[in-house]
Amino acid sequence: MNLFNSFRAAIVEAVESLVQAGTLPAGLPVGAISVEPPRDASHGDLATNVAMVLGKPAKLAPRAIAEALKPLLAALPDVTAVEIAGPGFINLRLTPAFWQARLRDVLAAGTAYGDSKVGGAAAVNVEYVSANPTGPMHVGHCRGAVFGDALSALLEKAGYAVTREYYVNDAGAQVDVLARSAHLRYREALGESITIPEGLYPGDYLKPMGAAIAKADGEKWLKVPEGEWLPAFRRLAIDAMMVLIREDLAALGIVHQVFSSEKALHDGGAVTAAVDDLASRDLVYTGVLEPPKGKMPDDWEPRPQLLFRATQFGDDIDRPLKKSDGAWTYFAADIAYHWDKYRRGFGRMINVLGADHGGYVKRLKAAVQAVSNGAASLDVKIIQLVNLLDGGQPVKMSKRSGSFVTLRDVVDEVGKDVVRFIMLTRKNDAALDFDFQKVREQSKDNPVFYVQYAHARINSVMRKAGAVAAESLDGASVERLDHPSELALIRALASWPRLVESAAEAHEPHRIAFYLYDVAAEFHALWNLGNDEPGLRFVQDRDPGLTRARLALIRGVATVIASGLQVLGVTPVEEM
RNA sequence: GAUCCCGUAGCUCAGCUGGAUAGAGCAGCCGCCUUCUAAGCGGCAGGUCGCAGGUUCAAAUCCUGCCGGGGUCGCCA
Repeated sequence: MNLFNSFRAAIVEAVESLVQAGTLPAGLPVGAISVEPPRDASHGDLATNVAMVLGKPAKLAPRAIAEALKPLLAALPDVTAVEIAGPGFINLRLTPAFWQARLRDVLAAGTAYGDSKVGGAAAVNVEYVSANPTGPMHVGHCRGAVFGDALSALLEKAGYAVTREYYVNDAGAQVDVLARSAHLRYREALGESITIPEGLYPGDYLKPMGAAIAKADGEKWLKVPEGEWLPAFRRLAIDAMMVLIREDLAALGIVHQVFSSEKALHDGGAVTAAVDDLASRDLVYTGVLEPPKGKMPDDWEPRPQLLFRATQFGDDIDRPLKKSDGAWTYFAADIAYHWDKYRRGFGRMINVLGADHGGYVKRLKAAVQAVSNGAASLDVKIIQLVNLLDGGQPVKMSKRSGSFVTLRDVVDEVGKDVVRFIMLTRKNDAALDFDFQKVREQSKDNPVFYVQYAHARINSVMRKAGAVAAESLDGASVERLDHPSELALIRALASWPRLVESAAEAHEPHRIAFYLYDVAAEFHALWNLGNDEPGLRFVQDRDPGLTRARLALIRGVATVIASGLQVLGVTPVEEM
């Protein structure tokens, strides 16, 4: 439990004892009581809204409640002062010893500091990337990949049992396009000169695949009709693409535990089973849809078709399950996919999707509601676009010619750590600028380097301190860390567990990047105090005890930074 | 037309699921290297939180309606 929640529990207890004493009426709602760090540090260490929240239900003035609580809160361990402020805030001040003890917590836990049990080991499925296996990954996929991976790590840190999953769209027309494109490259590898017709994939990445098949199978697929080679090329091409994609992901440090196949859902009867299941609960019917609004498709004609009652679950229209040729729609397979996830034991699902899937969210949520009878939850995180820039100028990409900026290009250019960190410096639903020039810069403009620099600087001090740092810091006299800036830094470290919990609950890994930046800034500030006042430098040659205490402090900073970077999947650097 | 996202300092963005006097970084101005890494730090200046209502003890935050910018709309995947 984070320290704010511990105090919250103590405050709720105090309220209950006032109820016992008859000062407050029984049956008060305590759910809205919060304990937070005050925005303004001069207000103290903790602030609670308890008196204001209870004012109305208790039919008492907030300040009167606050006055009644004051002696009880003042008697709590570690509390040095209780102040009532503004409309009824209660501000608590804590002893330096309390904060110094938190530093010991950090050192004792190491990078496990911040690990939480709020998740209760609940199973969460995070589906991310799920790029169509028709080519290498490009930068557009990158942000979602990093986001999903960091979110997974964050949820794990918060105590959830996370499964990282990739949904492979290996069914449908695009796979035929891929297979035909691959066959063309195969013919090319056997000496034919080819032209790539409109509608097939022109990218060079298919050349090695064609060559490999030519080498393995010779002219086996050259003279037979398409009906014979197509199934084989479908499988070969998908497999090869998935190898490529896994390599791309590995370059970013991303490994999925589960790859689910759309085709397998069809072949294994899951689609039929899922739709039957819905039909048995009257969630499927045959009806006629209104024509789509906006731009009217040329070939629209109203006709009866199999529909899912998505409107019962908040969607705008009911959604088709079968195409005119009798095949299942993509959405039907998606229903089956989530039906399958639920049956695999996932009561919590998170889908990380690209910006172009915004219109898909309602029907997905409807599907999850339907297949789980309302028991499962789905959160869909839409990842907005990344604008690739170089010195403020847009980087040109042409998807048609097959020459787009690949994920691998970017990782090779600036490195995995930079890509990952930058991708998390904006919340997922806002667009993000990725400027190569800025990202290569080693300055404060570049948040990655700023945070890394703090970590490296700490290591530099440790090296400088030599023998003192070599000894264990466990027994350091942390009570000597009594400067306001030192205590402020400890407070920042001590808020890490709370941040982990709130970021995990909100599914917002970007908060970690911002937090680390703040911690780094606070450390750099303390460092510079030592420039003006030599007595505040970490290493004090004439006072090994004080040196050890301060080294303990900055080791704590390095530990929390490392702990946060670990969640983001970024390697802390020791030296710069 | 429907739907989703965005609108906060000149620029790029945070704002801890409703709290107190709205915060950073760039850019501008003024300072700090005989120093544990100046790859850094301190200070000044900069705001009708798009607009208008509503809910609340309390709204940048929640609700409604507008105004701007962007995405999406299909029997595609």
